[in-house]
Parts: sequence; structure tokens; C-alpha cells
Amino acid sequence: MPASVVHEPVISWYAESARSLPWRQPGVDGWHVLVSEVMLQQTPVSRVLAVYSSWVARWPSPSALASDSAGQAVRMWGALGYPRRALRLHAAAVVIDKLHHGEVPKTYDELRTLPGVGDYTAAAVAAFAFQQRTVVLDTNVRRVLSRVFTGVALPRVGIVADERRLAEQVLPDDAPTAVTWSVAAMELGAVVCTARAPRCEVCPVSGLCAWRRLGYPTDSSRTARRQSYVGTDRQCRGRLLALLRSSDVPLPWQLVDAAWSDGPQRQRA
DNA sequence: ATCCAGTAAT
DNA sequence: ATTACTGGAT
Repeated sequence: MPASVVHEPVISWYAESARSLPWRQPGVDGWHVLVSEVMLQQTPVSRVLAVYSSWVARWPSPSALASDSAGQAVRMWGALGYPRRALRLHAAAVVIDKLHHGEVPKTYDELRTLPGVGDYTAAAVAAFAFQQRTVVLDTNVRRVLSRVFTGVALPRVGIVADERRLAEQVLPDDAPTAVTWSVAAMELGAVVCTARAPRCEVCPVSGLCAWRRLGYPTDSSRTARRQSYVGTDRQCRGRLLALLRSSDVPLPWQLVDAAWSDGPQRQRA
């Protein structure tokens, strides 16, 4: 099947059913897109919305954030998770302020050098903020390509060369169409071609889908379990961070100690 | 219990 | 190529 046959149906579907999100509005600049993409790393849209609004309202440019403290950045991060992202976004703002005249760089290679900006985020900002033709390969696009073209339910944990080649092959040749295809494929994966309960009855390419044609085979290799949450170091850290966020002044040790009873575990956190 | 718009260190 | 990192919803 030629890759191009999926473009029209997916792009038309997106034109009709895309969610209206603040970072997709006309007039957003590179900074808005960068902030949103970093917040969206491993974090669902619903939880990002409120924090995104307060961030761009308080720091409308990289230089504005750079002139504030990293501590404020973490405070404003709220409970989004992975608070190191707030530190890296602040560090990225400092780099942009110092080395790029306060303007978010436009090329993939320059973006990739910023703290906290990996392959996905660099490609996404280059495409969505600056309309460049880049392969945007997030978990949603990976799942769509895996199902439609390869007939496999879920992609592997890591991206392999074959997968990148397929994504490059499927990407439309001209930049504007490539950008629209990328955002449309991401949206399709996020709201229709979901990991757990795909809504194939409303999918614009269900008739072309290899996975569907094969009868939805599942792979047994992806059923390993994860560590539970209660009582772990992870829960301990989360509780301590919430406590520290709540205060403007350094906290007495007694108060911190009271938040978690297991001493050694508290020290680790 | 498992999912969700990844990055960076190893 | 693997793995730790986060928190809330389902």
C-alpha cells in the first residue's frame, strides 16, 4: 500500500475533529510551543491546560523566565510530575536568553542542544512552531504507524531504525502538508487509535489498517508489570515535594520529618 | 494495575 | 539498548 493514501483521510478527519488547544491557536510563538511540548512529555493534555496558562501568563518569553528563579519555575510546575522538566525548561530559557538573543531557535539541531529537549520535542517545535518538515515520532504516531502499516498492536519500548525509516517514508514531501500530517496523526493516536480501547468505528483509516485486517493480534511481549506505588520512594518524594511547594520559607526539619515516618527512606528522597 | 504528547544517564 | 523518573485517572 502506498503511504500517501492515508494522508487525505487522516488530514480531513483532523480538520473536522481536532481538539481546540491553547498551543494550537493562531499566533502562538516558539516559546508557547516549547513550553507546551515540554509539559506534554509523559503528561496528558487535561492536566497540562491550567499550568500552561499560568506559565505563559507569568513568563511570556524565554527572557522573562530566565530572569526569574529556578525555584519559582518548580513552584509554578504544580503537580505535573517530573519536576526536573521545570528546572530544564528554566535552564533552556537561560540558554535561549544568552545564546539566541531571547528567540527560540528554529532548527532541529539547535533545539536539540537545549536542556530537556530531546528528539521528540525538537522535532515538534521545529514542525509546529516553525512549519518545518521533520519526523515527529511520539508514542501516538508510533502506535498509528505500527497498527496501520505493520499490523502490530503496540510499538517496542525503543525506536528502532526500521521504524524511523517508515515514519520518514510516510511523511509527506512538502513542509506544510508534513506538519499537518504529523499533528493529525498524533491526534488520531491520542483520541481514536488509543493503546487500550481503540475506537476503530470512527477511525478514518480503519479500512486500510493492517492490524484490523489481521484481526487485532496482540503481542505477549508487552505485558510485564510495573512497581506498585504505595509505600515506595516515589510516593515519599511526591509527598515531600508537595509540602515544600506549599511554603514560601525554608521549612523546619521537624515538619519535614513529620511528613514521612520512615527515616532512611525520607533521607533518600 | 495500567495508561499517558519523552529525556538523559548508563 | 535499558532504565529511572512523576502523579492522577480509570
